[in-house]
Amino acid sequence: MAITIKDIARESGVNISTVSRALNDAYGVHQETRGHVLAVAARLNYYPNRVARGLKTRRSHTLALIVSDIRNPFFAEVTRGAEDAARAGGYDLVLCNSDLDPRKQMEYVASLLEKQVDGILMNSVADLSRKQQDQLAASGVPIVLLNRSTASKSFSTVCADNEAGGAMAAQYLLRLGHENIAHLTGPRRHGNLTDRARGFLRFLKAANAKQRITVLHGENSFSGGQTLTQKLLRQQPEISAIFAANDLMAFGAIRAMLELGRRVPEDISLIGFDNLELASVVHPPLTTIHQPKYEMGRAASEMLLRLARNQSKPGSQHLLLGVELIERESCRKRL
Amino acid sequence: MAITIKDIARESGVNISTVSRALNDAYGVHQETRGHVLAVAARLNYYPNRVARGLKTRRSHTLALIVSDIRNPFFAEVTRGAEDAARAGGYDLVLCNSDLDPRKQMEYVASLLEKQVDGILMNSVADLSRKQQDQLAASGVPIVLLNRSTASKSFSTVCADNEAGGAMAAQYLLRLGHENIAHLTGPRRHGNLTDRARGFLRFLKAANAKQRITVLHGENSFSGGQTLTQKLLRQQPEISAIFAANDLMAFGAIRAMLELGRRVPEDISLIGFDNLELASVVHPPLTTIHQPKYEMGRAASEMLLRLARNQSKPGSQHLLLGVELIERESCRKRL
DNA sequence: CCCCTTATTGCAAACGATTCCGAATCCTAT
DNA sequence: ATAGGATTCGGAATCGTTTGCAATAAGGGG
Repeated sequence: MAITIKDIARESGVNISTVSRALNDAYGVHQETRGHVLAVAARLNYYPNRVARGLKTRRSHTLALIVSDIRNPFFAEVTRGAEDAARAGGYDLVLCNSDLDPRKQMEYVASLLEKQVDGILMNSVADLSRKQQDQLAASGVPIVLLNRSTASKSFSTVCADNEAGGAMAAQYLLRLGHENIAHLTGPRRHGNLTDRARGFLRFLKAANAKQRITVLHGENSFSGGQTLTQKLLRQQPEISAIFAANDLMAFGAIRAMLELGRRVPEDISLIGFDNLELASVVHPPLTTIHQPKYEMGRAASEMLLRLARNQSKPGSQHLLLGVELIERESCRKRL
Repeated sequence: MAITIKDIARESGVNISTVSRALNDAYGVHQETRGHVLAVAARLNYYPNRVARGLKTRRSHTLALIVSDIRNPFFAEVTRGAEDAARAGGYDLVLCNSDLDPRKQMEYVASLLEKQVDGILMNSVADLSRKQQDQLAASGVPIVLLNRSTASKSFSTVCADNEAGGAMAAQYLLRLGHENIAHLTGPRRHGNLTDRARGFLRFLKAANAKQRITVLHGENSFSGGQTLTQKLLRQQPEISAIFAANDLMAFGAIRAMLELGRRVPEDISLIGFDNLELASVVHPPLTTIHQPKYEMGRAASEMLLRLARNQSKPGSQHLLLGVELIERESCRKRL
């Protein structure tokens, strides 16, 4: 049986309320008795029961993070940032893997609400029905959406500036003199990838040059990048630069080009998006747009903490994080 | 203010104890009143407060997992397995990143104990002093060590059969006719890597062939594998096969050989350990020993759940999971 | 028709903390 | 010395559940 403040009270000859005050060093307890209580607590090897405390104070000091799958290195990075920030604020982080399944996601949320979590971080949420969204908003827990740009009225968000990143990629490729450029991207409904494409194409159009631009949609994965590249090079062997909507697709593109005997960057320049850790170890090291993944997690946690502590004005907040071009060896000046 | 059983009791005209029994469908409540209570609960959109429940029942229904860093894909995989199993058993999983720092680790444990977690999963624990170990064991929470073979009396463990895996690698390389073999491994104190080396060398010795064997110790990382390989090929250019103690080191070895103009597998065969997801996308696809990472996480969670529920006989349990040779394209018969 | 068993319910005490409120004590200024 | 304010402390309620025990109602056998 664990030691409680009642034991400390008995042992040190004061009331439990005094013990509580001493332990929390609240106002209204004499220095001397405080010292005595603390000493007794230490001697008895006391540690507080936070669930009892939570019942009374109505704060569990835990946050939750829902990702689709922690095995995705992108989410792992974000998660680490979120955990670090939560921990620094004295909060625990419970991890949930939703597999993008809306039903699973709502089950998680329900379970988390019962556990009285103080806030929920949701990365790559599955599409929720209007009703589910209202239900979430009505539940009262603060929620921040990660990696969602669509500014919602009821939820706060933190997201990387995908559009600016797309523009950066365009600018870079243009600067290298490329004119026959392809963009490999994912399904049309994918918000972030759409933003990247928009920034990319918009910049190209604004530059008003006479490039030929091809956009291919497919799976946003390694094998998706691989198949799209095969298709692309069959249709347009003369392509000179490729912008892949994320690094995984870029890796698939490298593989496809390797198999087709096209060299990167000698024959074709390639630029990715995300800057996964692998991007620097793959061959050739991949030039890419860096997303501040760790920082996104951290910023989201910090925002959620402020919300949970009622330290920020009510209403939803939105944070857009800058991205950055990482120049490595997969791009080259067009001859 | 959330709905409580008190509200339900008032609304349905029965005592809160009856409500509680109805909700938990415990023995001793009439079908009719149970139905009525449930209906009222549903109408009021009631959900139970698990922290109050936990205070009374002394179970929080949460498990914790301490890893050194979730960004390591190996841990991500294990974590996913652990979370799935915990969730299936009705438990939450709180994630902790210890960075292998013993102090941080103990802080986590202390915090988790205060939160009344029902059990702790520790992956790759930092070395703890005797005193810390005793303290942990004395705390009363069930603990299972992941990826630790050293059978401890006070802690349960689940681990892959590293020694058998090492032997498999040896057998495979021997079968391919290699006689000049190197083993790249990590620091000597690393238990799992040592087990792999032992299995490897023991099998080689037992086969009683006249191979030349070189063992090199270094960092167990990408760059560690890279530097060790450079060193190795400078000293012994005639080497024909390499066993890297893990896939990351193998990736480093590939890079080094690429830079030195040695081809894999034409000039040198290479086999890794772990079977990371990347192993199949790297070039050439890496032959390696598969560790059941997801299953390790799952098995550990399940073991911990049994422990937490007092469903298993007291005392520590130990589980050794089998490994498996995954043949891809980085090894070849010696000419 | 009564007694005994069984099913159903209510009462109240926990679980381990926080916190409001009032009582007791102390200090200081008049 | 005394009033009066500030400190310091104890008492007790409370957070939302679970659960042992007593009470009541119902049913059944003799």
